[in-house]
Amino acid sequence: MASTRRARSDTARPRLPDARRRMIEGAIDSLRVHGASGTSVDRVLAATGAPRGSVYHHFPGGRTQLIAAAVTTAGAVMTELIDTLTRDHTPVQALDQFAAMWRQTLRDSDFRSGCPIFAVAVETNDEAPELAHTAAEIFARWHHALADLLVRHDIPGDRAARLATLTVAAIEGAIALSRIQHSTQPLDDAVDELRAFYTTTESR
Amino acid sequence: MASTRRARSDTARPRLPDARRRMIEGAIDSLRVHGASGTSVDRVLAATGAPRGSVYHHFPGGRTQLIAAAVTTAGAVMTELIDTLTRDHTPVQALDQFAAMWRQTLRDSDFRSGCPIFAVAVETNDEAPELAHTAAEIFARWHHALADLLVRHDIPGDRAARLATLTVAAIEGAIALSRIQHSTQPLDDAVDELRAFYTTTESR
DNA sequence: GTCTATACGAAGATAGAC
DNA sequence: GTCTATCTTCGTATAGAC
Repeated sequence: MASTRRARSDTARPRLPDARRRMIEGAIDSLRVHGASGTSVDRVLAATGAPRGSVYHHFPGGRTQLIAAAVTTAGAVMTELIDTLTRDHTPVQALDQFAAMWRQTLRDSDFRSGCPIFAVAVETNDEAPELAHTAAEIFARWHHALADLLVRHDIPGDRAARLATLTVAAIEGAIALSRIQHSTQPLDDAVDELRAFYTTTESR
Repeated sequence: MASTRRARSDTARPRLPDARRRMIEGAIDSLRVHGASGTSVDRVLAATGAPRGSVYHHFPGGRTQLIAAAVTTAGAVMTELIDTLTRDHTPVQALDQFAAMWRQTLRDSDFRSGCPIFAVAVETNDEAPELAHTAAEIFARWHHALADLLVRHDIPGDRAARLATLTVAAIEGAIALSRIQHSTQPLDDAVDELRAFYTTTESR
């Protein structure tokens, strides 16, 4: 497991700095499973097989910078997905597809993996306050995309904002509940109720 | 702040083993702020002023046992509160009072403290799987108390169960969002929407 | 049973060989 | 620019003095 055979092409691959990318991926995985405090560079190293010094070559800021890069990268991926879902679907469709993706992630990881962004949101990190800031921006972006979609489907702006907050909070919370129960039931139930909210179109 | 004056009575207080209690309190605080992985015995020691060896005297299982005790204790306190709220109030009243308590906790801690039980729910801990189990039981208890209350207020059983899940998930999620935003707004908004759900009595 | 000193290991970071 | 060896710090745990 330590030495992944490298299928090099005959044209002497330039050996892209995908080492950096792999370390970020490893860090994201670790964030999902073990949280921010639980993400050590040792763990990332063990998962990626990268040598010790590489971290500080690619991330002069060390562990903190690696985690920051992981959060930013994971956030960008997630944001793109959410932008796509909220652009091309109805609120209910977007909700269902997002939930389906999470069910998949939970099951594929045997309920070990959660949301890497949320992982930093539940820990106060005095040494790296910028992490919380980055996470906050990502959640704000999600919230905005969702609230926008709801408004486009005739839900009044103020209620759309609250409903978007409820949705993000509920999904993140339900993912955590699903993890400790080793079942997608909490996520399923939470989403079922949210769907009912969405279809109750009347504002109050 | 370090040395709390001890008002000893003239009869030479037996120096109750509240050292244990204080260490548990310190561990709970640390769980709230820094999460499970971020809770080291060093941190608890620094916060409580207790000497190093005391931990292993009161908790032979070391760090893991200390954290387990913290989760159990915090869970018992929370469970009692929730039992009280769900026994003597309507669903909306219980929701509002619970939210009010959390607003207080968030503000009092300058948005640093979250839920100590939830903190272990968002981290997969391979070394101490029993922690997740304990947390799961506590959440199950909360869920049950809330679902029960909803049923007593004429919400059909299956929907009550789903709504209870949504509520727990949303509140926990909203607490985390409030923390990184340094504002109770996410909690306020999520609870406002939940309240609307609660008052929409018609089942579907 | 309360506390200090310390052994042992894990983790973050750096120097420098290749 | 890739990797190894090593320094330092921090954290867990224990021994044993008081």
